[in-house]
Amino acid sequence: MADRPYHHGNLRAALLAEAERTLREDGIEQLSLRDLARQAGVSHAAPRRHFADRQALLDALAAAGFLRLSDELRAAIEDATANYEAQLRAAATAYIHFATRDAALLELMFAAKRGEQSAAVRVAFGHVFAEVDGLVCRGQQAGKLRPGDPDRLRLLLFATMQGIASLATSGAVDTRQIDELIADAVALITNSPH
Amino acid sequence: MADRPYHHGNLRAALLAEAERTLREDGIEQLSLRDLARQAGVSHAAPRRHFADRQALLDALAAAGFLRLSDELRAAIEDATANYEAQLRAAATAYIHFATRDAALLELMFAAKRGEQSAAVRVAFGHVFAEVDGLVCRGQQAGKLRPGDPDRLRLLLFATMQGIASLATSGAVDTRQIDELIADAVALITNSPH
DNA sequence: CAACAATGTAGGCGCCGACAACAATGCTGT
DNA sequence: ACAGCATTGTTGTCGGCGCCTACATTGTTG
Repeated sequence: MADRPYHHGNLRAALLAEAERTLREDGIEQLSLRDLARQAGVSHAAPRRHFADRQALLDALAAAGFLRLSDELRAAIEDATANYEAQLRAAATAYIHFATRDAALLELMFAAKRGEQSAAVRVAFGHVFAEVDGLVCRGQQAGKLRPGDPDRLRLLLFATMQGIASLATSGAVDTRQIDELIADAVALITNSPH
Repeated sequence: MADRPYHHGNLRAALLAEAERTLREDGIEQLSLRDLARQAGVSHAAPRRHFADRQALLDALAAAGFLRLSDELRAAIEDATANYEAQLRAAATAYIHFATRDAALLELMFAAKRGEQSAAVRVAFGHVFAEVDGLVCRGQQAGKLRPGDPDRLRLLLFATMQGIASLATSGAVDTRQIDELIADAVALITNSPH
């Protein structure tokens, strides 16, 4: 048997990584602190040193998820250089890709944002917010989006992305329809009445 | 002590009603079969005669939720007689109202639709689908919605409503902003000047 | 190097979902 | 009327979980 040292050395990160995998593969209902402890080879109470309770672990997962989502959004936007509409489509595609790959995590992220959110979740969400906000503001400045209150436009864009993600996740639509949906939504938002 | 009869008489309905209340007031994590049994004044194993497992109860809640949602949508559409855009706004408002009042239930409903959905859930969802489908088709026939594949338009409408609901639920926006969002979304979809 | 902080272990409590064995009640055919 | 059966309760049990306390080991710092 592997003669483990008394101290794991990186238990917190190991728990988070394993939790994210379990969340993706088996869903949130299969996620238990005791099981994570077993898989990390520590006792059932060890996780408590790093997460006050189960919700604290979920909050940490949500915060990490928002950070990763903002990274993927930024990368997608930077890679799409053709034109503004392509950027918008790339961002939406990246969002939906995240949502379909980590459906349970996304659900958790928005659940964590509901009420009494931890500071880490709030900060991490701010990064995602900034990406979408920048996208909308650049679109308005370039004249690709209709002018008006950027707050309202940003909310509308956010809602549309989130809605498409929800439909994709619920299995109501297949992959091809998702791409159509994204294209339709982007066309609708950019083709404003002149 | 209340000398209860051996048979409750309407346990299944009582459990569902109490479950819906608990879901609304305390969230899904507080929902336990044993607690429902206690509140109904029966033994901890009695619910098992009506729901094979916890998931079966959740499925039944989801099915009932879809039925109620379709009723509320139909009522809202029927009451809005001014014009088509008013109908659309009324339907969206009814949807968001349902979502904010029963956030946990709506989440549950879409979770239940994910994978291996029970027959009851599928049928109940069909009623909601029919309402939205009728709304879109009538809009196209009246020339209020742009022509094209009604499937795609319906999906777009559904996604937008679901997205707004998600934002409303997550507490990211307040009530006034929600109304603005609905108005913006409806205006965008009907392509009407504002 | 002694005190202390950080991190892990062992055990226990109450709750939960699921299951099995048994009991009371309602229903149906004769 | 009533015997037999299906329905719907009850009690008891099992393993798992989150959370808590007391204790053990290790790293750090004055």
